[in-house]
Amino acid sequence: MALRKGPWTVEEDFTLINYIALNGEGRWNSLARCAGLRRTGKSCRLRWLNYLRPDVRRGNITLEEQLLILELHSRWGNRWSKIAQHLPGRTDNEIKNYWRTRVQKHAKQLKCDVNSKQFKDTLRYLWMPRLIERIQAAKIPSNSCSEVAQQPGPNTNINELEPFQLANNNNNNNNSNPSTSFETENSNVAPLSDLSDCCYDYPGNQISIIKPDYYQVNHSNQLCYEDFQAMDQQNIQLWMESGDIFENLWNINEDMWSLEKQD
DNA sequence: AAAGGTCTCAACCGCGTGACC
DNA sequence: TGGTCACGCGGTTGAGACCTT
Repeated sequence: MALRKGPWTVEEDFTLINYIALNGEGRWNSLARCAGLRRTGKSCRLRWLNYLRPDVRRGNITLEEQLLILELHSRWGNRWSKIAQHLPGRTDNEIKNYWRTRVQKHAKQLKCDVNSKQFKDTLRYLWMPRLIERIQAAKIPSNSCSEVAQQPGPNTNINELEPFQLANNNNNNNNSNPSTSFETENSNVAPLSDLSDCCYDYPGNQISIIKPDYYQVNHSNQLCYEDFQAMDQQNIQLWMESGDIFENLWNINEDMWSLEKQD
């Protein structure tokens, strides 16, 4: 009997779910045989872990998750499964895809290598503080979200830009119409960093940078999240204590631009 | 409306590791 | 000790959705 490849059908999914519900997971090769699936054990395992498992969290990666991914990747590099262990319900595949499609894309747009110090600095000093700022903003009641989003900065629409866009924006300072010069986020990219989405994801202002709901219920991740929390609060403290956050972002942006010009 | 380009993400592949015989 | 098997990980691919012209 020839093995099947390619996308799974609803019937195959149903068979796999039922079989695992009755017999549990593991021993994937024999599971595939016994369940009557014309798939390799490997394929069954992947389908189950990345898609069918009931605790798989689907949908947009939240701001907190983005921040955590950036932080953990800076520590561990491409250790996707290790990183995934600290994001409940997210799979290594999903995180890997996020990194490749979003983060590496931004590196490409900034014309620097994703492993270069320049790009790592951009992440640490532009992107991550920017995410923290947005997470903080999202903590404000949803009816004042729009006010926060429109808070004036050095650039009138600075709060609508991704960090990499700030760099690009500055890149185009000589452009007679800067407001239209920088690249915009591709609209088919999930609006992960959109402020309004934060409000949507955490209705009633329940969002918390310290302990989002799904971290509170997952005790196995407590240690990790405490690490993150410590990092996070330090960062927030640093940025909040040292003056206007927009001013800081702007200054760093200029530094990054100088670095880029030196290269 | 259609053609071509770009992006996303599910799935595959190859390899390393550990358990067992 | 070497062979085999199962499993898990990270890298890569390709179909289809989406966007642009």
